[in-house]
Parts: sequence; C-alpha cells; structure tokens
Amino acid sequence: MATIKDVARYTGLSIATISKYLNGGNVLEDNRRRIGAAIEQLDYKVNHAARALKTNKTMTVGVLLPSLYTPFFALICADIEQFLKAHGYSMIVCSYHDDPAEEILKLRFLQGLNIDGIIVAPTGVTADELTALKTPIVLMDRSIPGLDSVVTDNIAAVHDAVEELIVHGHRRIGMIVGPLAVTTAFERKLGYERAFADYNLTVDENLIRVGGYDIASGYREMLELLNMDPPPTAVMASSHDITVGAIMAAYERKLKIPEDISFVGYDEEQITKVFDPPVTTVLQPMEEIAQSVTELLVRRMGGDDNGHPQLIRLKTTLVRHQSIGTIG
Amino acid sequence: MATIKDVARYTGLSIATISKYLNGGNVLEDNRRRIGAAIEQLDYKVNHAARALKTNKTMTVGVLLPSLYTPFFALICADIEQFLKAHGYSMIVCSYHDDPAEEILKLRFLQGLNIDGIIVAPTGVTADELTALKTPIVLMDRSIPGLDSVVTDNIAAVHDAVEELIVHGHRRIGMIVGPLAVTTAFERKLGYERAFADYNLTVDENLIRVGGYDIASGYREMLELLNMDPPPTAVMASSHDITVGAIMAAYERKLKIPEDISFVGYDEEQITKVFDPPVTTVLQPMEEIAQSVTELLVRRMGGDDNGHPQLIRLKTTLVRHQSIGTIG
DNA sequence: TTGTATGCGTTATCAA
DNA sequence: TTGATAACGCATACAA
Repeated sequence: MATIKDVARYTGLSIATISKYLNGGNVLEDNRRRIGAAIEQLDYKVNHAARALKTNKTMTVGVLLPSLYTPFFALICADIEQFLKAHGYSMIVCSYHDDPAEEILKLRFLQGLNIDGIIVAPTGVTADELTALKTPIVLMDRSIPGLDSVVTDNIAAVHDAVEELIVHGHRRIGMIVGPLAVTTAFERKLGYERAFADYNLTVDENLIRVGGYDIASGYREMLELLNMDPPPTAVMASSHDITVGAIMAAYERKLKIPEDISFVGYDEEQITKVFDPPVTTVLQPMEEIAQSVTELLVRRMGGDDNGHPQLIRLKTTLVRHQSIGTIG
Repeated sequence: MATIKDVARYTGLSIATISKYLNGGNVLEDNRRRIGAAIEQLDYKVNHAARALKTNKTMTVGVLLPSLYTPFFALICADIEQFLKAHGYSMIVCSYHDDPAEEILKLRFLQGLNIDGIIVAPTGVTADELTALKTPIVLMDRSIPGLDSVVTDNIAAVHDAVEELIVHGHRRIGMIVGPLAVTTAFERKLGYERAFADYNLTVDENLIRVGGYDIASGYREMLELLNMDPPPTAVMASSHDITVGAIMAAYERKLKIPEDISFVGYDEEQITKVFDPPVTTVLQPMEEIAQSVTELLVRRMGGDDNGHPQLIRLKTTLVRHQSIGTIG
C-alpha cells in the first residue's frame, strides 16, 4: 500500500506538503496537480489507523439497536448510515436482540472499539451506565432523562389515532401496548388515556393490554381482546411487531377489517398494504429521526455541548386508509 | 485514556512486558496479577488505531448489502455480526439500495476504510472490479465465477417447490422471477424449468414473469398472471419482496388461498403467517449462510487461500403449510 | 509555501 | 522472563 512517503518521493515534495494537500491546506496550484496525479498513479489511500492514532479520532460511530429485524430500526439504520457518511463518519452496527443484559455488554464492546460516538435505542441501560462510557451518546426512539435524545411524539401519535376512532363512534377501543418500562410504550398508553379524557370518556382498563414489543405479544393480546364479551369494536396496535401479530390473530378469527372490527396499526407500510383495504397506520418520520440523531451526535463529537441534554421530539403521521368503520 | 505506558508505570514493569501480557506472551504469574489489577484500576483499553497501525490489520470487515430493508439481508446481517464478533472482528455495514452504480462506489468506499475483508451480495459488480480492490472478499447469496461465494441451492429450492405443485395436479403454474442477470433469479427460473422437464411437461413461457426483486414487480407480475385467460392455478414467487407484492395483488382481487389459487412464497416467515392458512414458503438457511461466509472470509483474511475460488452451496427448506390446493 | 522533526500507542526484535 | 528501542503512517508545530 502506498503511503504519504511514497507520494512525497514521487513528487519530490515533502510529506508535510502532501499532508497539507490532503487536509485542505495551502499548496501551490502546480503542486496540487502533481500531487493529485501521484495519488492517482500510486493508488494512494489514507491509512485511517495512522490518522486516528495521530488525531485521536476514529471517525467511526457505533449504532446499537434492539433488533435489526424490526423494519423500523433497519430503515433508520440505513438512513443513519447515509447521514453519517455525509459527515465523514463510518458506522458500526450492533443489535442486542432485545436483551438488556446483552445491551450493556454491547455498549461496552462498542466503547472499547475507540469509536467517537454512540447512537443507541436503549431498553434497560441506565443514565449512569451510559455516562460512565465517557463517550458522546445520543439516544434514539427512547429517551432517558439527562441524556440527549431524539424521539417521536408518542403521546400525540396515539392520541390522534384513538381520537380518529372515537369520532367514528367507537367507544370500546382495545389498545395493545409494549412494556411500560420502555418510554415509548408508556407514552403511547398515555396518548390513549388522554384521548379518552378529551372526550370525557372513561377508560376501561381491561381494554389496555400490556405485553412485549414482539409479534407473539401482539397475537396473544389481540386474541385476549377478541375473547372479551363484548369484544372491542376497534383495536389500536402500538408497534410494528404488535401490528403484525394482531393482524395474524384477526385473520385467524376470520375477521374482516373494518367490517368486523376497526384497526389502526403502527410503523408498518408494507404489510398493511397487503390487505384490502389497507390498514390505517401511525408512521414515524424515520429519515427525520436519523437526520436529527446524526446531526446532534456530530455536534457533540465536535465538542459542542450546547443545550445538553437535549430532547428532540418529532411529529408522527397518521396515514388514513379504510380500516376504520363508523359506529352509531 | 490510559495507555500501556500508564500501566507500565503503575506496575513498575516495562511496556514490552505489558504488551506481552496483552498478547498472551510469557509473563510471571505474579506480574500477571499485578498487570491485571493495574488494567482494572486504570480502566485501560487497547487503542485499536495504534494496534492497527502496527499490525497492519484493522480487525474490521465491511458488509455490503443490496438493501437493509429486506428481512433476508437484515437477518443475515445480524447473524454475520455475531460470528464476526466471535472471531474478534467488527463489522461495518453498508447498503447500496439495489443500485449498481452505488454498489461499486460503496465497495471502493469500504476498501478505502482499510478494512481487512469484505462480504458482499453483489448485483452488477464484475469479477475484475472486485479483484481490483485487492482485499479478501467473499460473496454471499449471489455468485460470480472466480470468486469465493456462499449461495443457496436455488435450482433445487424452486424445483422442489414447483414439483410440490405438480404432484398436487397443477399444470398452469405461474412463476414470478427477479432480474435474470442476478444469479439467484436465473437459477430459480432454471429450477422451475427442470421440474417441468422432470415430469415431461412443457413450459408455457408466458407463465414465467421476469421483473425486479421488489414489491412493485411482484404486485405487477401477479396481476399480469391473474389477467391471463385462463389464469394459472398456482403461482410461485421467488423472493421475499415478490412474495409480498404478489400476495397484495391476490388479496386485492379478493382471491382466497388456496381455494382460488395455490401459492408458494419465498424467504418469508412473518407475513405468510399472517394469513390463514399460512403460506407454503421456501426458506433459506440464513444462519448457516452467515456462518459459512464468515468462516470462509476469516480463513482468507488469515492468508489461507486453500481451494480458492470456493463455491459453497447450501440447501433450502420447503416449509409446507396449506396454501397448495389439489387439482384433478 | 514548503520542509524538518517529533510523537501518537502499539508490536516486535534483540539484548540482557 | 524482562526491558530498551525502532518502526508503523500520519498530522502538526515550527523553522526556513
């Protein structure tokens, strides 16, 4: 592999000049051309390890996700990669398989890699554990007090979806929610309750089913709801996987949406479109999340601690299809 | 950040001894304990950049996927991460959004990162372009002559699925296939033809619909098939996204599976389960693919060129559900 | 504008 | 078994 030294020898200039060229310093136009030609000729590539050793920056950030298999995170991950690349950073991705024990291990693993910053969608890790890493960190999707976070407005998201159901006449509205220890789940439940409060309706706690953020939970809790007497006239699923599981259960029971039951899904564009009619869905602004997270982290890695800890809350969209029937 | 020097100072030993300790050399038991304690105390972490500069190995491999949004690749990606980690490697993931122009750019980008090896699921890149990177490379999912590749037995996969349809009495079997320039698509088409040949049946070329590997193609070609007169009695989709698109089309036409039409999907466990009955599907051994790819690449990065170029072909599984009706 | 020289943290050689 | 030291490729302070 060619080094700066080789380029220097080839051009007759010093390595300092070559380095200056590489880092945008002042170099005579004539020399610029010669250096450019030499780099081309020798196929010179920067040695990032050497540069990192010198600058104490690896230009790499670690991204830790609960799961790569959830389209929400997979998509965000792809977007983050683009934005980071635009800032000159590479990305190391890990997932902790929704396992809090693996979560902290992976975080320490990432930190041991000498990366410049971390983006994580946390589950069980604490603020103390994160600050102990002594690495710039921005949380995503889920917030922890005292840390920079980029999240969506979960309360408004569910509030608006449930309101949509209420104005269509629904009163017995089932809600399948994730583990309340995760901020997103807690907030989404809150959104449900607020919508009911807004219309002076009382919440039947039996209609709020708390489970995991996985397909099995969505399936199980949906069946529980359908087994109620009377069953809800509408159900709101509050995550991608819950949506998939709930739809499985509905179809297994031969229920037609919205004729037999109204339904609102979450985070799902693909599967819901498979149905006719497609399912009304809460969509989170993935690209915007990715961009906000990246830019905040880049600022932090650049030493700008302005406004820390910052909580950025982005708006969701309710994509209306015909999965909501009118009652009364 | 504590360095070896700090550990040396703390223990009163030399940096050479600390380095030996870190790399498994001979160190007196008593000193081992003292060094271990010092490392703990000082929270010493290896500086990977310095080590990489010295050893000329970054212990990082690049993984380039057509898309992170396809569950098949997202899952494989998560598996590869595990296997690489077990070998001490980190992973940098990129996707090229199914765009051959971006594909080669991302490959060069990865190579410029001084990674030790590359895993790529190629679309348009040539053998020459890949060897020009002068980096150990193992292909995944799609093979290119002259390069190490880990693929599945696409011919047998489709052959067996189509055979299943044939023995159930189907003769007009639609097949939706990806771009034939991609080896997987070409081979899957071949599997279809071989199954017909095995039963001395002639292939109606109109029933083989060639399109992209995306949802839109699956949807469009499925509609084309359904518009035929007479339409096929069964359809085989040959990728995950094609499967999703085809199911969308079938549901839009209010067709029941298998009453109105028999169907075999590909690579899809989740969505197909949403339907009642679930859809018979060809499943590829993701974890096995990830493991084979990783281990072959690790061998290559270790300088073992034994048997290059190696073509590893793994068996798929036909997961039988009740989406195939019997005819005649 | 260009060049000289130093050091980043580590590994590895060689001598002790 | 341990230690002194050179070298990896680069960025940078400083001198020219």
